[in-house]
Amino acid sequence: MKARATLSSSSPSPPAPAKATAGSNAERSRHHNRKVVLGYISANAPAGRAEIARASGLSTQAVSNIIADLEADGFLASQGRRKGARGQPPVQYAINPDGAAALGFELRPDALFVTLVDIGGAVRHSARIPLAASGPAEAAFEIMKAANTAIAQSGLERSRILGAGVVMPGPFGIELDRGSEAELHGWADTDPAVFLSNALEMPVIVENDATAAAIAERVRGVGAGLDTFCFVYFGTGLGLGIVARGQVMRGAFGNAGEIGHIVVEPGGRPCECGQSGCLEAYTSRLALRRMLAEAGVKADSAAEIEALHEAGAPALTAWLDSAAPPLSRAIAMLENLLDPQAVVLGGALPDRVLDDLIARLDLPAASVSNRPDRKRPRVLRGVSGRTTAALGAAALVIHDTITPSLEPS
Amino acid sequence: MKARATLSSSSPSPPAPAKATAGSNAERSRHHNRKVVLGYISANAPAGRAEIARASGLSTQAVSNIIADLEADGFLASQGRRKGARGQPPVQYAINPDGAAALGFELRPDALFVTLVDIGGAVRHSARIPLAASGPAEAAFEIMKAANTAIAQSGLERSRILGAGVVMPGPFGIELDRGSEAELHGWADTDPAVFLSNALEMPVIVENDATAAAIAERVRGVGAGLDTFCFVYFGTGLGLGIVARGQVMRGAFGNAGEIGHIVVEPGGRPCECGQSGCLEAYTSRLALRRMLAEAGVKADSAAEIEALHEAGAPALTAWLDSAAPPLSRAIAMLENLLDPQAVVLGGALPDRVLDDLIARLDLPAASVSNRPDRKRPRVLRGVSGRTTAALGAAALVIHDTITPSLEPS
DNA sequence: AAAATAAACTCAAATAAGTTGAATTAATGA
DNA sequence: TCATTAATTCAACTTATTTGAGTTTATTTT
Repeated sequence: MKARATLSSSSPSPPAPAKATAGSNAERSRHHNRKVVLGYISANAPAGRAEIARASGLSTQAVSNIIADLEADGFLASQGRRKGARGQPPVQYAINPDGAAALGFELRPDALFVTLVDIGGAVRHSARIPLAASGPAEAAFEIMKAANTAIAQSGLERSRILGAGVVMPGPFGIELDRGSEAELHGWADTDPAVFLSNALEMPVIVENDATAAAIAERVRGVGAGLDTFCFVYFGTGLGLGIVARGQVMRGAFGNAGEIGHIVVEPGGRPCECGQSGCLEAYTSRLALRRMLAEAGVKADSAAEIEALHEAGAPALTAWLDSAAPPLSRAIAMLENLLDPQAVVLGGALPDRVLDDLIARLDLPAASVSNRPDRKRPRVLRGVSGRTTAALGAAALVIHDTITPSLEPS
Repeated sequence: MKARATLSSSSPSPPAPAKATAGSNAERSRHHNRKVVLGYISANAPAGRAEIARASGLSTQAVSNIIADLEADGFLASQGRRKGARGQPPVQYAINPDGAAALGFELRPDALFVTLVDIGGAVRHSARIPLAASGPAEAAFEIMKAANTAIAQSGLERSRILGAGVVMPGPFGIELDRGSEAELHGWADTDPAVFLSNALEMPVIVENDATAAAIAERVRGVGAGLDTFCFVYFGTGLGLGIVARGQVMRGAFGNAGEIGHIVVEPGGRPCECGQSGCLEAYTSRLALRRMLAEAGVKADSAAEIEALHEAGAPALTAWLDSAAPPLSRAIAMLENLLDPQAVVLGGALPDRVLDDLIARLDLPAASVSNRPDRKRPRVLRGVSGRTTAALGAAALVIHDTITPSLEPS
């Protein structure tokens, strides 16, 4: 669901143009190699030219040229020479956080979240803007205003903004009528990426919350060292972001990751989607809210939930107990199907509640994921908190400029 | 789990070499572009130079050079000019089936299956060789003998063999002790890809049965037009091959696709793996065999099962009825998680039994996969039959030479 | 029937990257 | 101090694609 909005009007020839994978040439190789170098330094800073050359298979000369380029563009900063070993000490380079940044937006019916994240992964600006209306015109107006504020406050030049990521409620391209209460109205006939790209005059990537959250963790969180992992996102419902070999998995129609409506308890609790025993009916904020309401407790905001947890409220504990087993099954399933390095939990639940939920998980010992050489836990908690989605939106843009695609060409 | 066996002995430097994505240069661009052109023609034959240039973004001149190359190498054959339109009629090209081929092996404890598939997707040779022993030495000997026979019978020159794919029981790198009855002994300390590559003196790819089957369908079956799909493979247990954007998904440790042991019926039938309600306990040949045995029927071979099905044996019908609901849930889950274009069923069950099983599936209407614009059924039956795995092994090699990786570089 | 148009294709020179191999620089260790 | 090791740079080279002009072959229009 990404779009580098360019309004190319290809001739409408009838015999379906049948796109192929793009061919490569010197210029595209250049882009790729710059990403390779940036990505390596991002993951292994500080690093010297020779080291990068060895890791990438490029000649030291090529790396040298690329680094000179990237340094001139402000993406890299020299860190001096590392001494101690034999031979000429390598000049070490690291990402220059002031070199570039990206905007991230989370658009909801009632509010707009804005973030500005630099290529070092640091959050330079973050704000919440209440919205009266969330149609394309109003949203675009607020987004443009928020972008200007964010850029001004960050002290960065506008030319240093790589682009914007936008998270908005999906799924797109298909009507599911799953009683979605968080829908955006007025966007039916608008391609958000193209529309917002024209408004902001910069590249725009539109993505769902769970995937954005996953990338947020990868760029600046527990996912830093992870190449292949899943992010289970507690939003209104439950979402899943899948990253495999550093690439986002979107599925054939951009709707991959609908983990909320997989059946974990056949014949179990009825779900709004018409099925019974959906994971979302047990393990989601909706389910939590329902259980609290049944117990006569009213709590919706994260702060209220955190307070309940602090106080050891029985209704919350009961929810944790009922949410953990279905989630355990779902995670075991993810491990079996996707063989990830880890599964990350995060989103709009307080960290401590998530930690508590993770502690209650019971994952099968006989699993492809229970490797003897594991270094990190099978399940991790995300560290970006409630702004994960907006952060992730920005992170997506950064990820895009830093992460090369799989193979060379 | 693929390995272009090259015995490079990198210096064992302590500070972990930290591999990066490979950089690109002119030569790698060349490889990539040849794959792009081959892949396009393979999917859209016959095609002309200009058409390929438009689809790939390459200049017509570049395409022209590449096609000249590929034709000289024997990979392409001209199909004459297509008339009827305005302008100079384009010279059409198609894959030349005699240009190259790949060997495929399925190694089991008791037998070795061999196939030779050409780049057109046609099976040129196929055989089953009983094995007395399946250790590395014995297997390598039989594989080399079988390779020679296959190549000789195909009438192709040895230089036209691109490589070999090998399917052997996994999972690798981890001991699961799931009561696997189909294990291979003596391979614990051997890297099969390197070992067999040295023996055969050609590149060798080792893969699991389900993934191989998926690629078989993609290269020469119902998966022809599919880029993102899943293959549920009935082997001894139950396997899953995942293809996303034309790339095989192997997971972080090469063990993705363990669909047999996801829990579809919590608290249900006990499984050898220690869990209860695993999909494999219901929907697999093991489960079928068990149900037949309980009914006093003994049938193991595909022919026997087909006969039972033909006769409408109650025990078989009972199995179908018990296998379909768990499988439906599993497929719905795959659809929700991976949003594939289709899910393909295949492997070591007779086609008619698979068709019958598919007919009994009950998939939720409210699904991201139930798109209004669907052209093909959500679930398809594979067409490669019982030799799928060995075919797929060969297909993997062909897929590798024909399918470029995602983005240019 | 001739001219105009359209499209595919080829030729030759230009270009833009990465590669190669020799030379240079700057540290450690004997 | 001198040999060794390793990073880096310089300048010439290589490779594959692009560019732009020109050619071929068909259809459509006049």
